[in-house]
Amino acid sequence: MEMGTNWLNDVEMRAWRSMLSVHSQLYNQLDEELVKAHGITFAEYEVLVHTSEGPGGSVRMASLAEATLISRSGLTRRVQHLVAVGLLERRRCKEDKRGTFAVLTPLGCEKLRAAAATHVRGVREHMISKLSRVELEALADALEKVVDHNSEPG
Amino acid sequence: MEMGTNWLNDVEMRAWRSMLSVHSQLYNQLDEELVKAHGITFAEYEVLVHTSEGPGGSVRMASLAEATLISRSGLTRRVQHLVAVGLLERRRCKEDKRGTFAVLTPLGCEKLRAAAATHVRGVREHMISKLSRVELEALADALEKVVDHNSEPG
DNA sequence: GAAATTTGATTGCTATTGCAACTATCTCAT
DNA sequence: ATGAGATAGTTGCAATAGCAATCAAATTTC
Repeated sequence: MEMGTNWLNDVEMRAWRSMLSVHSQLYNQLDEELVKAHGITFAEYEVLVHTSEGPGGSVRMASLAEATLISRSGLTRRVQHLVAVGLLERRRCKEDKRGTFAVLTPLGCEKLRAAAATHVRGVREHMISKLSRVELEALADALEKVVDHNSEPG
Repeated sequence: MEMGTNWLNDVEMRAWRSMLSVHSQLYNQLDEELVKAHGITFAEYEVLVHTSEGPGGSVRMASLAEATLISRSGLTRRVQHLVAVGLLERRRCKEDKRGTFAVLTPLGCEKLRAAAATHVRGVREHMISKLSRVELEALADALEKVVDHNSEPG
């Protein structure tokens, strides 16, 4: 259908639409692989990863929400579930009694270790391996530039 | 926390994580702009776009689901909503009586035209404008390569 | 050409998400 | 100190998503 609209040009369109496609493909694929192999979703895996990156395998909820790119309420419930299945613990913060830490349990640590192998293999297989070193660096640089610009205030 | 795990190396990590970040940032930003300016979500906008690209502004449901990267059941309900607000119509397919077309209404056409301006401006502002011509082409090429590899059967 | 299989699409159900509202605690200006 | 406002986190609620089951129509098989 002809719209006479101000569409994106070819390069712009290819960049934007392929971003949506890559994200969708990889997210679904990696999620499926994790669920099949380890019984956790990609979303849950992300929580474990970012928790493990904090000191002592613990992170404040707000920080974790930001790292995992979801809302605070969404994170509350994801953590609730991970606590229920024994992969995380919650710990009150002593310096700020409003605060809560998510803490990796030994079981969570085990699970993360195992899942990371699957995840890393998936990322390499479905994305990294399709690109040359140069292409990968160009991709990382371009994407990071966009992230940085949009992260700054204003 | 030290995990001794087979993590991604620096470039791999930067490429992969920044992809997640860019997608999240842009999706949320563009969605918010469309909702504010035109009262439709980005997901709904995508349906209108891909519908308009079919002959006579009409597309079969299955094809539309694939283009908009969601499940068929998800699409059924999105289209239901867009029909309810008058932006789409449903039309039975005569050659295959199982089939259904989503068809853009005149109102939907208007809405798309208006929303496209907002959307295109957003994509340019939040992504395209942060990159040089060369960077943008490298980004598009790399992402498309990944998409193509993962789209092929096998 | 009837039966079996496949395909197109929708529906029931459940899970996940975010927004807005809420509680609790902290900070700061006066 | 105290009261106003900011911040951390959780909860109610409604919207949206996908899977599995279902129904209808087309296609294949024998």
